[in-house]
Amino acid sequence: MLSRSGIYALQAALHLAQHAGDRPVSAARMAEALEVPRDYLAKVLRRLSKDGLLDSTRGVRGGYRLSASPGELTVDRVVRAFDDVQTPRQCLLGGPCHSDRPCPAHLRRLEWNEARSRILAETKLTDLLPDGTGDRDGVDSPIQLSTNKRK
Amino acid sequence: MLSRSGIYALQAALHLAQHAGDRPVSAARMAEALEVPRDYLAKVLRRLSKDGLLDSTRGVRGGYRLSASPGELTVDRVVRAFDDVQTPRQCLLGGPCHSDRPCPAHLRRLEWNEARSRILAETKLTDLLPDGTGDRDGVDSPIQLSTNKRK
DNA sequence: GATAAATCCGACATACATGTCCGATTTAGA
DNA sequence: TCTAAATCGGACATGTATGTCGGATTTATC
Repeated sequence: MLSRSGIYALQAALHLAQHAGDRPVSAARMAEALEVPRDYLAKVLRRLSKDGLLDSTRGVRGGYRLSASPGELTVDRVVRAFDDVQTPRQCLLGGPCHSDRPCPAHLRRLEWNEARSRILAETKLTDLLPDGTGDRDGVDSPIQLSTNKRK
Repeated sequence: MLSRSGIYALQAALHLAQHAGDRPVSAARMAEALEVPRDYLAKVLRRLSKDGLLDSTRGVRGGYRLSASPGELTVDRVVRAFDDVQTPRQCLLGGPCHSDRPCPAHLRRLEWNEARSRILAETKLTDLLPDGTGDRDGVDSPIQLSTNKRK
């Protein structure tokens, strides 16, 4: 599962992907569009910026941009600052099984963990954009994503 | 992922499976064997008991027993009091997608969620027991599971 | 009947994720 | 040069999972 921060990060990244050509998008505008808590999103964006996923511009008309094109960015890359994406070397039982002699729980856990890791690593942002909103300008049809209530 | 409580529940259930014929096992003994926090494990066991997974006996020589045979119990059944096992109708983005017109994120999320649900639902306790410790008496070789440090 | 072993129950403590707030700094534009 | 829009950073509040503690109750055994 993704943490809430991870989901915000992904939503923000997708939003920015849809405004790739435009001027930077501010945290306030993005929070408005995504209907998520403004100050918390701002914090998430700062972290994504530090992590190198976003480029930030300060001052008037500032905001955030993706540091790479949506086609180059995977979900895993977007959420990694918040959600550990590495396949943990743990079995269902919580202990670190030795991979040389894995217990049955270990194998089963891996099976589902692989599925998760693979999906996060292989899915690109462009795969999650509706229609052809990938890179064009002026496209302003935000995806209907979340149900977080407005405060 | 399983919560810590879910992992404790699973470890406890497996421990009880290995002592199915014996007299009930107390929370204190189990915590000792599993090397997990005693009072917290006690809380988990009470909840499992209320949930119907365990039968409890109060008083001297009391403790807990599995309410069914290990072969009849699935991981999903064991942890369901703590970890929601139902496939959430949510996509990667956090919102409840309508299943009649799922977004791409929805489909990918389901893919990995299915893997998780299927494994939890299909894996029986007996599948996780080492060797033939399933139901026999006097077998006292607890599996080496966890790394929680002793307090 | 007294004692000790055990479940039961709730109150409290701690850790971490989430969310809010405010002040400092940067910067475009009037 | 002033103002407003914006990032930045830290302090604080809240909620939930985890962990700890103390007492009440049940019950086998002496």
